[in-house]
Amino acid sequence: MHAFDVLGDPVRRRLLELLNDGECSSGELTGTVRAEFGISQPAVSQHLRVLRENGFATVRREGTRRLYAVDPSPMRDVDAWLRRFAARWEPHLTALETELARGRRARRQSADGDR
Amino acid sequence: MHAFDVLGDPVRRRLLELLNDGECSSGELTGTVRAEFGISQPAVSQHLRVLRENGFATVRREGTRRLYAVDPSPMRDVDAWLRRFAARWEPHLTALETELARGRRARRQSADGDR
DNA sequence: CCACCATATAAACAGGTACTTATATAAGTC
DNA sequence: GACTTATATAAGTACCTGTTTATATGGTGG
Repeated sequence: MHAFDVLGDPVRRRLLELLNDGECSSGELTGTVRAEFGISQPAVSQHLRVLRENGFATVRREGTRRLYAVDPSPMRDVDAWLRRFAARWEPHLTALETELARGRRARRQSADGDR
Repeated sequence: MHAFDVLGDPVRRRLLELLNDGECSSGELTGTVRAEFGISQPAVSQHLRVLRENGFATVRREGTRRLYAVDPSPMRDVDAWLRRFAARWEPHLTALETELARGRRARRQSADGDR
């Protein structure tokens, strides 16, 4: 399943929004989403599975609860694809900003090299 | 149909990529995509319809051809949603860059006011 | 006007996906 | 260990979406 398909579902988008506020248990997520969309617990659980299996969320057990958290990697990929088009709606960077971005990139690279 | 659903289809993503290089006729798009995905002309035409009807593409007639172009508005919306999560994968802006962005925003606003 | 190109629409069908209800797993409590 | 709570999985079903073939539209040139 492609990242865009994962994001195509409104329930999954909502789950990600909720998780964006911080780690959350399956039960809390289910409660909120059930109220908003009127779907069953298994339905929510299956959406959580989709998020897990496609790398959008990680899960850890804490007692009997399962705590979900956002994993941003697939969204970064989606963002990367979108950026090909970004010039069409964003004003161009000024020369100074471009230079600052270049410098930051360079610093990041040398930090990587130090590892 | 939600913008993310529109972007969920690989043929439509490819069409947008092609259109991102500039205005293009239905026939040219169909030729390329047919070769890459092995689908029929009507299939491509229906994808173009989806792009049209959801505001991702505009079309104008030129003789017997129809020339398509990207309309970035829905992708801007998608980008806006994604940005809620961007802090998770992007390094923070430096203070100077933040200030530059603020200033640019302010200039844009006053330019809007001048219209 | 007719034939021809480029493109769009119609109708039918196949597969996938998102539900439902029912049930399983697994951790805490008595 | 039995009972409860939290969560996941299974099986079945309905709908939606993307395809195909066939056909319509509409502009161009003889």
